Amino acid sequence: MILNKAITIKDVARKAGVSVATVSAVVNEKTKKVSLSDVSRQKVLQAIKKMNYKVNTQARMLRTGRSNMFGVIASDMTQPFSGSMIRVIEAEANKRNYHFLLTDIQNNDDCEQGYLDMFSQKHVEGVLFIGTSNERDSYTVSSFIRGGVPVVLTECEDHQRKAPCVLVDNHKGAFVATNHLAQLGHKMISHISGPRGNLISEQRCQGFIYALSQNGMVFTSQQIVPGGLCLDEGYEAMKRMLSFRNRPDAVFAFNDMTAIGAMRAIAEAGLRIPQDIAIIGFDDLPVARYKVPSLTTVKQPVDKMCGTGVAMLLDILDGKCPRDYYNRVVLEPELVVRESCGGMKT
Amino acid sequence: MILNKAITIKDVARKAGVSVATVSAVVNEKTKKVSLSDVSRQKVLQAIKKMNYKVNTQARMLRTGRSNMFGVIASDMTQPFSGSMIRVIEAEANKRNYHFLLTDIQNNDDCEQGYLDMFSQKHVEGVLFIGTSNERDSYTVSSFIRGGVPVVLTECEDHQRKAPCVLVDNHKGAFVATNHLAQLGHKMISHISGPRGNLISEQRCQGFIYALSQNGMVFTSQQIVPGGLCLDEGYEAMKRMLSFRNRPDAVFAFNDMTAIGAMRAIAEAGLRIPQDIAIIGFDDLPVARYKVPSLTTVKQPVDKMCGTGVAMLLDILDGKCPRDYYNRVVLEPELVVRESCGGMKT
DNA sequence: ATGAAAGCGCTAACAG
DNA sequence: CTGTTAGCGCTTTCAT
Repeated sequence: MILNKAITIKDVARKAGVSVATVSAVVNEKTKKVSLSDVSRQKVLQAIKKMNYKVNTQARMLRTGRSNMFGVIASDMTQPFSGSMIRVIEAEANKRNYHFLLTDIQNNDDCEQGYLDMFSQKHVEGVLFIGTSNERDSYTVSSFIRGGVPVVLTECEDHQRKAPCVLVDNHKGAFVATNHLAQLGHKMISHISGPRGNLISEQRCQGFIYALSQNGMVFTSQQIVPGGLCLDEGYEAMKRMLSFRNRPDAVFAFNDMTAIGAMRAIAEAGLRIPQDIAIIGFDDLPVARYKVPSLTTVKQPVDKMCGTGVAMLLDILDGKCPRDYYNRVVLEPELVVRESCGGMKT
Repeated sequence: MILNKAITIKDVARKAGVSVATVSAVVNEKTKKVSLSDVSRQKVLQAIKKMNYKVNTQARMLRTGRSNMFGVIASDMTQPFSGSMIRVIEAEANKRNYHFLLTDIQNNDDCEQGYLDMFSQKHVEGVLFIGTSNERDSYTVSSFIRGGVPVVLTECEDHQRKAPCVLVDNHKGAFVATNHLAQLGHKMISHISGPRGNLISEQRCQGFIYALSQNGMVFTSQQIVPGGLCLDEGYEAMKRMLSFRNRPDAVFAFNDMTAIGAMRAIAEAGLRIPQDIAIIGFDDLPVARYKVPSLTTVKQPVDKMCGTGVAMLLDILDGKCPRDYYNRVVLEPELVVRESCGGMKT
């Protein structure tokens, strides 16, 4: 579709009786330091309003070599948090006059570097990763860094620890969750872990094991059953766990989704929550509050996390940080106690 | 951040020993009808590969006046479906060599036409709306249409019925849900509606009322309680409903989220699902299957809906349809029977 | 079949 | 403080 011929800077200049340079100066007054008379400014501003002039961003980009766009690579847009993260990203981007191109890794599974190409067509100046923590993602991160494209990771980090990132203290979150279970008097605490090879999952596993030891409990490898991110993975993991000789009396699930899946498996086995098995999640999804029983969980400050991430990236793009800026921002998790762990065990 | 100086068409031309026009011709061979010799083609292709040349999209846009971008205006990115819809949109866009700019209406609440401006800076060629069905949204839709910007709506439609749209048969979906409840023998069926002024909600209300009448049941206005989209709205609506003299023995909720909120309220009232109250949702979110009891619901073919919507928009942009193309695609809903409505009432 | 050249709308020297 | 002008990289006539 061919776009309507639009008003250009020339039209405005003619109407205002000044040169295009002056119009440009007025338009970019906020960003650049320019000196211009009140008279010119008013004339131009008026003409702009009257003609409803909008700067042609493409032309500007071409001229300046800047796109004011960044890329967002999401690990999985179907994850419950992805939407809210995108919303926060947009809000921050708007504030700082950036746009962004969004891509879901799952959409580019086959073509190893589909988005890499797409992004590198001088489209984007930097890339924000969200929730990408497996090895392949880290490889992608490295490619961008090698290519001189600034990246920032949120809700994840790269295996090489080269990229600036902002994430919750997963070790501590897992510790707090597990410790809560232990303090309640549970004796056989198990963990449904996240995806294999996922750094976040590893951190939570460590926190889990550490909490066990701090409470004087022994740890056997059977206490961690590989789960994943989704409902069905939690469900399956829990079924497996229930088939073990020593079934747990408390479970720390990688996230709320796996927890909810696990709750279904527990119910299907005719067991009660929390009387027979206590369960705790991670994330504090909205639905956690409304489950029956409501789900005790560890809250992630998602909005803050994402907001900080974008801000970091845009600071780099705006030259407020060196291009090889490295920073690791760790946010505090928060235990949200509800019904699924019950009260003190007697 | 200033981007690295990239390889231009000139560099390629020099290396290949041809003119820039020839390079351009080779690059655009698929899209345009051109005649060029095998020799030139090979020389150019080789040079491109060797130098890893990528066309500068900004320059192309400036020259052609086309951006190959469309805008996506989402009613609420935190809604559970939004993420999967975005994924589908991206997949379709990739296929057809388009990019998109995403914006959440909630992020632009204050500035009536923030995104309108943003999109109109020759950035986007058309706009896809998702899930926007209140009056204000319709007003926005109209502005775009008036401005000559093609729009397509998915999972919604505009009050003026001017914009092409693709949505599920909401009347039928509501009918099927309510009818299911009636056939099961429930006598006092109520409905938790969607947001006030939302067209989709109105359609479902109509379907609900129609099903009542088809089953020979009288309808009193108290049987519809205003709800909304979210968990808490379903929860509150259900609490209100339970306070009525005649509490329902079955509830059709606007969507799965309100249904889940309602389920919580029912449980808190000490009532059992489905023995005391049956409940049915709409959407078939993943979590519906894993609720205890699992939630009977009406499934929307979200992926198909969204895919069709994007395809329609891009067809218009690609000139395969007239610019004032109008079409209303209605998709079939599907009843998914689970536990929350129980069996035949005796 | 290929090349020369104009120009899309804008910004940034530079001159005045 | 303001205007003139040279391109940014590309596509597209128009010649050849």
